[in-house]
Amino acid sequence: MTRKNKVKLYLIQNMSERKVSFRKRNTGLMKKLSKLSTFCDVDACAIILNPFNSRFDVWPSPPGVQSVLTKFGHPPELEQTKHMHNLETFTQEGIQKTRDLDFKNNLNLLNDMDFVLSQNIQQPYVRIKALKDENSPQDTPMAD
Amino acid sequence: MTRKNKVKLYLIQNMSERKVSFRKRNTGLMKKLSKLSTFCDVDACAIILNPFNSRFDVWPSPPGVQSVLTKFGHPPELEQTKHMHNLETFTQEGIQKTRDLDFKNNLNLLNDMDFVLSQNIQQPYVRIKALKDENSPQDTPMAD
DNA sequence: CTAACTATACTTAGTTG
DNA sequence: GCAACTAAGTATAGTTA
Repeated sequence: MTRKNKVKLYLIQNMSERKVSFRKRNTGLMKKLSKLSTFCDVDACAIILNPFNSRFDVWPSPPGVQSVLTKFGHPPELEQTKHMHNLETFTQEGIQKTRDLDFKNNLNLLNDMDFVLSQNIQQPYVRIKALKDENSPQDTPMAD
Repeated sequence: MTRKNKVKLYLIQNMSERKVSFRKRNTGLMKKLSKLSTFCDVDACAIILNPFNSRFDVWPSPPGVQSVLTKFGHPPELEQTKHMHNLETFTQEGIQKTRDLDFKNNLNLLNDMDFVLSQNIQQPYVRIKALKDENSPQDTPMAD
């Protein structure tokens, strides 16, 4: 029982296993972040794109992420730059991996958003809008 | 030798100890992210504000962070809200449950904020060096 | 599929140089 | 102060229900 040998540092081939592993590791990561933050008084955030449901898992919370990102970006009293790409551009260029298909479908729901495709564009003005925090939704099943 | 009892979930009072703990935990966190990413093909990023040198430690790299942030989304043209919410306000036990907001929610939650990500932010990033492998090179073990 | 379990691998607090 | 060490504590692969 339990693990037989060290796991090699490769992508877990089996999808179901990978999914389970993701859930466990993702949870573990959040805990680690939590502790780091508490023990050492650290401001931090993490954004994880769940490949199984194409959603973002964030730590500590959306407003918390936003707070760190603000500090990270040190921004803008700057003029808004308009070299944002539109959705179509994004969805076309953004396809790199199979799972992006799901992601793209999600994006398609968001009609009035602009995105910058960072992979191809080094010009990185990124703007983020924020909203009020609600009570966080309960964990949703990761199932596809 | 070694630890006497469980560490309480509090801020480490002693500054030197805290610093050491930060270094260790920060390193550990980066490794966890790395593994999560590799094992499960996950797109992710983390931004850690090092309280001891006021720099940002990022994973996987500044462009990598930028890439994820871009996907994370940012509705254009909104004024930045000057006062972000205090991290502590949101950092409670509900943290874990904050995960799994859907993409749309994430975008909406980021409605008030602007930030700029530019290349000159890249200087203060600390690269976490890979840890030594004690096993055979073929294995690329970094096992878990 | 999810949850619980548990042996093992990994992480890290405390120690030492 | 940092790096190496080591055992206590934690995370998780594989198993079971």
